[in-house]
Amino acid sequence: MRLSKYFFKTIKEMPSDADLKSHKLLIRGGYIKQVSAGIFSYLPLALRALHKIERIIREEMDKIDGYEVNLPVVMPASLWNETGRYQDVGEEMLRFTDRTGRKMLLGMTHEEAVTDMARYVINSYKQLPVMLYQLQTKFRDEPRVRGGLIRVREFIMKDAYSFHTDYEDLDRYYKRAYDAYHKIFSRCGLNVISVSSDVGMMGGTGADEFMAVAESGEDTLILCEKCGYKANREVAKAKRNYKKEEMLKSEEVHTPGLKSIEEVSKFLKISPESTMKAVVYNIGKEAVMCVIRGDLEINETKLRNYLKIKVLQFSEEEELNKYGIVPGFASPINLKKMRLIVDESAADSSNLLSGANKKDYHVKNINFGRDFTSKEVVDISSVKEGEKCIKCGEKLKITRGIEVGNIFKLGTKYSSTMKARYLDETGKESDIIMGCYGIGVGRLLASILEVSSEDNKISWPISVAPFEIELIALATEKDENVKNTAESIYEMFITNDFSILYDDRKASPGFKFNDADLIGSPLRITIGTKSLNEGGAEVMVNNEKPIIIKTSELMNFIKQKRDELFSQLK
RNA sequence: CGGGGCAUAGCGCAGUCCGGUUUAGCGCGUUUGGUUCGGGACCAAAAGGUCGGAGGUUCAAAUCCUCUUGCCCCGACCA
Repeated sequence: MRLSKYFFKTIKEMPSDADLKSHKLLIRGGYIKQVSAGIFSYLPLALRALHKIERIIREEMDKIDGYEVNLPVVMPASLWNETGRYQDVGEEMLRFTDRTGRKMLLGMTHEEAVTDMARYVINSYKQLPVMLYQLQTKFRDEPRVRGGLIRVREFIMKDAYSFHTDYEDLDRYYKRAYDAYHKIFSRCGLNVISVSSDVGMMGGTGADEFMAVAESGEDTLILCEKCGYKANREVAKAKRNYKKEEMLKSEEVHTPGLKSIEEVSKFLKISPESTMKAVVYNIGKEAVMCVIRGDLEINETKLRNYLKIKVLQFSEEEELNKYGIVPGFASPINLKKMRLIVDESAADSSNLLSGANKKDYHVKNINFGRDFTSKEVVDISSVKEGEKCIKCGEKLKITRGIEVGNIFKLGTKYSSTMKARYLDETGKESDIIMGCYGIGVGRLLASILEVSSEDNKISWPISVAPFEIELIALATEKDENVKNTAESIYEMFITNDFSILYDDRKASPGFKFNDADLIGSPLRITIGTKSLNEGGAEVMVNNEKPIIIKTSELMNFIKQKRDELFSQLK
């Protein structure tokens, strides 16, 4: 491709509404154009990179016996009513009516559609297991888009769904998919770590997320460097030693105006670990009190999952009054008529300081079982930096990550409601067991930049680069020899099936180099009077120090370098 | 949905508080001609705006008032 004819545009200035590195680079390099909040057009440069990623994904999906299909973007509400999700999913699903008044929706995920396809085809155990996948646009009316391609409303996703006769088979296949995922990301030049995750609204029995480690990530990851324990903060656990001692007599203390754990523990000269706090949430019709050791935070994802609800809000003062709770001094002691959930940390520690449920008073030496009790003792705490690994006791590290893929064991959530069944050897009918596997393609593209590019320079992995080679000819107007050499090199690589971009524009060297930095090809060949005088073409591989290669040896050299670059991505 | 910010030429911005010397300006980019040519070159000329939209106040509005739309950031939320 000749750059003089190519459809693209680079921008020198920083785009004002881009914050993340990947967003700035994608705009400045002329990869994407925003059309609306979270909705982008892709220019040729971006589309080439996306196609390369998609190709890698297809190859790996095919290797684990997947069949590519295409499921509709627009679906009737009736299909989603079969699983109840037309009701269950909130406003992130865009709904509308067609001309006949029929309720329709834009697909945000495709369990219903694929299950509908599966039940149409599958009758027998002989047809199982099978996996179907697609690469397709999804729309989610995200309440908050951010970061360019990192969190958008319209996006390309690879989603795959597997179908099995039993859970053992699902587990086996899940492992294959897991390995395939790691393969895909490493072929794309992106280091990911997989972490156990929350199953969320998908339901099911297990889930892993694939995370690109980056400061700009939206998820918090808990890692143990010693034993390899990895989990999303949403599900992570820590090993804790709880204060166990003989129960002491409880006793009220005057704590005027001291509401926070910090203030109270400072005032009474005790550690926050010796206190507990009570938080009241409104969960729709009722309110629940949650009690946790004072130094810990309630993990709202864990709590929501335990309660099997989606929306969790702090109770308003008015509601607290209704239950006789004094804000700032809330306590589970003498709690009436309110559901009480106790975190393990509060249940297993002795002699904690609690609010007295009385203005300006706390109570010392409160003990679970004696002073308050509940049948609901569960883990609803978040892991803090520096806590110990649940498996090996080593100090845990906290880092941020961008979720680029996830895999779920779905079970029969969709097959049972949609009657997707098969007959086994004995003629017995059973629900098909399902798994599902997603990758956000655009987010993957952006994550690669987020992790490995510099502020003014993109360095694509060769597997993803829009063009493997960029050829730059300098000052061609002045030096015929440069022009002729560059032209013949260009032809040579074209005939050898390289993807090469040739900067044949009439522009100054700096201008061309800076554009090349945004186009980000891993192999850069520069031809100029200077390079010719030194014996040939200047070659730069992955921003390393440039070297001069004789024109006659250029093809072999580049071939070898290309192979090396690819082999690094295995 | 809560909090904060922004909207003026293709892009980045100044001007807005305090209405009138502004015929709405600057930088980048674009077009034409010339000179340059190894890290965003230089000179000259030119094109490009109903100041996000609607209504109002006023002799006079980019500037003041009301409403409205879009976008960004933080939080809530997120298969």
